[in-house]
Amino acid sequence: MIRNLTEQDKEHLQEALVKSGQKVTPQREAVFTVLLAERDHPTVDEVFHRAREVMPGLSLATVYNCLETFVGCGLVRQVNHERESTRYCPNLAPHAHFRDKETGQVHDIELPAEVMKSLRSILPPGFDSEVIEISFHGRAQAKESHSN
Amino acid sequence: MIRNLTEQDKEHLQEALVKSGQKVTPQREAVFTVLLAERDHPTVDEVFHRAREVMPGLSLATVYNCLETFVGCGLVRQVNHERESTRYCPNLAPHAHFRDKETGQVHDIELPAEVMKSLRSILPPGFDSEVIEISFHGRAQAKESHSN
DNA sequence: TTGCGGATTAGACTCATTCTAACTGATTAG
DNA sequence: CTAATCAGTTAGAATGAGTCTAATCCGCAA
Repeated sequence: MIRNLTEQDKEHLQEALVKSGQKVTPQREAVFTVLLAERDHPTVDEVFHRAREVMPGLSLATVYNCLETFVGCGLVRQVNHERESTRYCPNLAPHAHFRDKETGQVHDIELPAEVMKSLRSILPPGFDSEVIEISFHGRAQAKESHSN
Repeated sequence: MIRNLTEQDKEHLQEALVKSGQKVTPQREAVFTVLLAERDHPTVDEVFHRAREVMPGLSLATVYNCLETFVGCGLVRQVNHERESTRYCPNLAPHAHFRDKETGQVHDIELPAEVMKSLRSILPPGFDSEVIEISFHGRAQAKESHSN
């Protein structure tokens, strides 16, 4: 179920951590592995339980710490929807999120550069945005999860 | 500071409430008045304190109730940013939000129909969205609040 | 070996929000 | 009139995601 990190993923993790002056630890590897294994935008709690299967002693606080670290060094993105628990997403390409009203599932929606551009263009002069978050809320036809 | 509702606003409130089978109460009027008086996207707590100046016995629970009611009948919109307290906004026109990194202030950004359309068009078939939320995060040049 | 510093841990804590149960006050039914 | 009903309000308790704290662990350098 939770396969190990590929060499490539391992390097990716190591590079990002070291670049921001932090260490690769077994806990961080475990959490990162979980994130890549099932790209279903898990909550902290879900990550915690999945990672525990592989590393039983892991604490919740550490999962919070790891995820914060990953966000800090650009390895994953936070996804917030209304006031629900924060979810985490290892997809780094610019994309929007679609939240299914019925199932609560979150899907990534590709965001073409030209749409990004037109969005940026609606900002009045003087407004300088680094982050744009776009989220849709509605119904999605049954669609299998694309765990790539 | 907090002036009374205009006749027009009063009718607006009454119509929306009655249409969804609910009553106009002094508390609801007070909360609505506060929302219209200063359109700075206040948190529940801010609404609470402002409304207390006018109606000292008002309880926090009621403010939560009123705001929920207003959202339910389309009088106001919730604005969430990351996991911060929910803010409320009486601007009903479709618009995005810009959150100033430094001050925490939230500004409305007009959302042209054509941008809305291009956004809707990026949804793959099978995805049907009712709500689109767009929020920018960055720095804004000094700009006075437009309390209209 | 000792000391240092980052990482991890369990558990206490915070705080926005929700829930609960009692109360109020207007309206309706007898 | 009097009681029953019912939406709305209220204070305070409960919830739960997230944060903080203080102790410990562990790899590395002096």
